[in-house]
Amino acid sequence: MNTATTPRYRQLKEMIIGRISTGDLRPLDRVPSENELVHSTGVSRMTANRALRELNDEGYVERVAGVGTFVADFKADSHVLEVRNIADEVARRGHKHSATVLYCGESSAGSNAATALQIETDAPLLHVRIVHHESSIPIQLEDRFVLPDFAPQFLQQDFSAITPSAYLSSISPLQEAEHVVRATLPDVTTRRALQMAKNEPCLTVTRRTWAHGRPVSFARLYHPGSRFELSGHYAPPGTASSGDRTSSGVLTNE
Amino acid sequence: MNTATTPRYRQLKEMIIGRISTGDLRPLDRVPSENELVHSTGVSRMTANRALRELNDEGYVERVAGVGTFVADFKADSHVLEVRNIADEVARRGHKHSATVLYCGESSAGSNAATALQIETDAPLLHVRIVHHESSIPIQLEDRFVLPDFAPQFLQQDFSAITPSAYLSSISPLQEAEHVVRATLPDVTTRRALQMAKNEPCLTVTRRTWAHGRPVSFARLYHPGSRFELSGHYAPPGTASSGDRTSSGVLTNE
DNA sequence: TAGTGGTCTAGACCACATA
DNA sequence: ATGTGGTCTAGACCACTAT
Repeated sequence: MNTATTPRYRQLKEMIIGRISTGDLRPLDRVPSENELVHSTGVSRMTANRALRELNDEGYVERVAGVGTFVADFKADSHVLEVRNIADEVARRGHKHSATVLYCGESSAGSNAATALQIETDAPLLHVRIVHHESSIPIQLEDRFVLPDFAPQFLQQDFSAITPSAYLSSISPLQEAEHVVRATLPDVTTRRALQMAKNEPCLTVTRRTWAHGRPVSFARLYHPGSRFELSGHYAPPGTASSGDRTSSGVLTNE
Repeated sequence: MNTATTPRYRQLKEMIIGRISTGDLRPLDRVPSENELVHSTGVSRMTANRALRELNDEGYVERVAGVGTFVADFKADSHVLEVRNIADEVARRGHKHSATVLYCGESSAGSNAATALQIETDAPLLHVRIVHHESSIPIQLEDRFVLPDFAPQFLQQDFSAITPSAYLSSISPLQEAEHVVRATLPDVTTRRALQMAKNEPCLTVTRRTWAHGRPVSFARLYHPGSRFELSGHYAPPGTASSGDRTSSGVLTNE
């Protein structure tokens, strides 16, 4: 009874992912239960169970026995090399995050941004430059470009209260990300913004983020080499050792 | 009929992972089929199927319909932020890898290595220092320590032909890894070994690797900031875009 | 008490590989 | 022809949560 040789549990998964992508189902919304799927689609409960269980394993939904299945909210720390929302990361360490907005306006795409976002050079882009502090110590200069039609309200946000990354996640699920990590020497402007010593290197992360199948944001994140490190931990599922999930974040100190 | 409230499919998975860890099942060896598990353990086929399917999803085994289930060989590019074997990475880019062994002997554990490997300071460790080249250009200085009892034959290897990482993977599955990425200024020795310009920063990766539940190797990998970058790409399962799997590797150039 | 997820069973049909 | 994995069903029992 395959509609198109596509297994039924896959069809169910795609249907639900589709409803999440379009915003029909939003974070924390309730997803149809196994029994509801059984009645509405005619599959057996084991098939509905497999679909929802795999969506859970893949991070799309959260399941709570006795309660129900809900759309996951935090794509945050689940994704690899995905530097967490820096505000959350700082908070997790028990420190206070603050942000200073250096620039917030429109800029025309330079060649790097144009290539990264697959648009023409000189096309208009929303552009912010923000310094993030951890307990008043600068730890990141964020230089971010966003496609205007993806987030028309972007420049109206108060970026001392919500990070650009958090705002972008809130308006649409971000589906894909690409990062490049480099060690560089900062230019004078960057060095001063981060209060770095002369000759101190930067850990630079360049990131592109996709939504609706196209790159929508391009960011350069500069971190003082002496105050910042990126860490990652991998343990195969089922291993019950120290930290048992892949995570990556930002550590300070030293 | 739960032996200990542990679900039966989990017991099956742990049993098979155990046989892989101890070397009873080696890479490319055949794993018991679903029907064999049904007969040998008394579970239903669906339960055996779930155990083997999850082991497949988690990368422990490879399944081929009509043929059988086999222990996976390459933990290589599957693991996140796991910098690939640098020789493979260089080869993948169509370049020639070569390595120069600077040191190969025993050293006593310094405080960093001792802490990382959870042993006493001054305990004996196997120690190598190797410069890796891509088409004769130095791109990595590897400073690696290994527990003697984990790899007694370690120092007898020809590290111009096999990388330490590849050798360690060959003698035991490496189960867990931890990485820290930093931007640093190299000391003079490192700078010269990598033929770096004055004030050129290093992208430094510090890695610990676990096997049999304990850390067995500690490495510092220094890369010239001008010739090296780390990249990562994430796409959720089911997304069919550019590169559809998490991967991370080493890119050179520029 | 009714609904939820978590697990398990004992069958079944299929496409595919090997021999 | 046999064995393999891939999928699916229609039941079942359980622990848990909410009302």
